[in-house]
Amino acid sequence: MKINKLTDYSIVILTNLVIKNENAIHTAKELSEFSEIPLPTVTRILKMLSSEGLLESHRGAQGGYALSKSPTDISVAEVIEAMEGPIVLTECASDDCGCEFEPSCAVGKPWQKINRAVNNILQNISLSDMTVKDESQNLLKLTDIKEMSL
Amino acid sequence: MKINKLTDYSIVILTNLVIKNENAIHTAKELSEFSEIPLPTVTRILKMLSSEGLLESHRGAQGGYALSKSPTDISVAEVIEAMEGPIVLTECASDDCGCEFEPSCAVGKPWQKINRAVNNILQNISLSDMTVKDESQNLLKLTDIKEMSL
DNA sequence: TTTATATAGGACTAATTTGGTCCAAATACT
DNA sequence: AGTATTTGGACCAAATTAGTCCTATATAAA
Repeated sequence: MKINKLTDYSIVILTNLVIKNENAIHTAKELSEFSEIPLPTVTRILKMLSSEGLLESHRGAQGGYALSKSPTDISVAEVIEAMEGPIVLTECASDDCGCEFEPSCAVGKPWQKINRAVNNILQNISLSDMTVKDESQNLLKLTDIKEMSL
Repeated sequence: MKINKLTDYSIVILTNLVIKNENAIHTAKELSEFSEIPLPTVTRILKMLSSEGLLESHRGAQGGYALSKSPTDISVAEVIEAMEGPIVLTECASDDCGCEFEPSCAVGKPWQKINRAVNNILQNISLSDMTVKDESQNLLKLTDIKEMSL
């Protein structure tokens, strides 16, 4: 019930990138120092985010990584999916489970609903939201989740 | 971003127990056969659920396990917590994170909000809800989650 | 009181996932 | 062209998780 450490790191790194300068190109080294996460690990994460299309990479001198779109348009759900695949709490929670027990499975449908609700939450939080340190600001507004019961 | 396999199994086992007879005592062997999960694994899970207070165990002949309370009063969140501890998506998501970077941490507060929202969902689904196979029934009602934005 | 039944607890192994390292390929600047 | 810089991809190590087994303890019935 936890996201991977690498996924956790990836959100910290991206958030720090936004805080520093959301439009600039940043090197792995720079982001490593800013985030206080070991360089090899940062390197690995940036590669994954890049290959998944969340970051644009620029090789060579003066190169580095930049956001591929505005931080307001990148959801936490997208980052998690880039790092570890679809957000499904159980193996059988995807809509096309395909497991041999599916016909007799007692818990399939409810899990699908739970997953949709969790996805809904994570899709409604953007990288920009993650930079907010003020407790009083409500990130999750009721209006954002009114279709959660679907 | 997945629950453990053992946690997944535990919910299947408990749901099957409810379907079969929510008031009766069931042996590990019986639940293993009904759930099609290997006996040693079922045994291990039942021990955990019992030591966490979700099941009452009865030793000896005619013994077995029974729910410690009504399935309408046992939430999926409780089962997950019994199997794998508090539901926090990241290491630093608990209210008393205590990590050395807390003062400068960019993402602490938002994660706390996300966690509360996810907890809210899982606390509002009971074991009884998990037995529902009919897609048309809405498990998550908007009224149940209106305080989710807290 | 003996026997069959069942859980309690712990140790152990195997498998999977996760985390971290290293070297090769590409790019831009001089 | 040469060189410093930076990403790309393959690889290895560590940690976690899953699954099994064995022995001890408790209970009910014969």
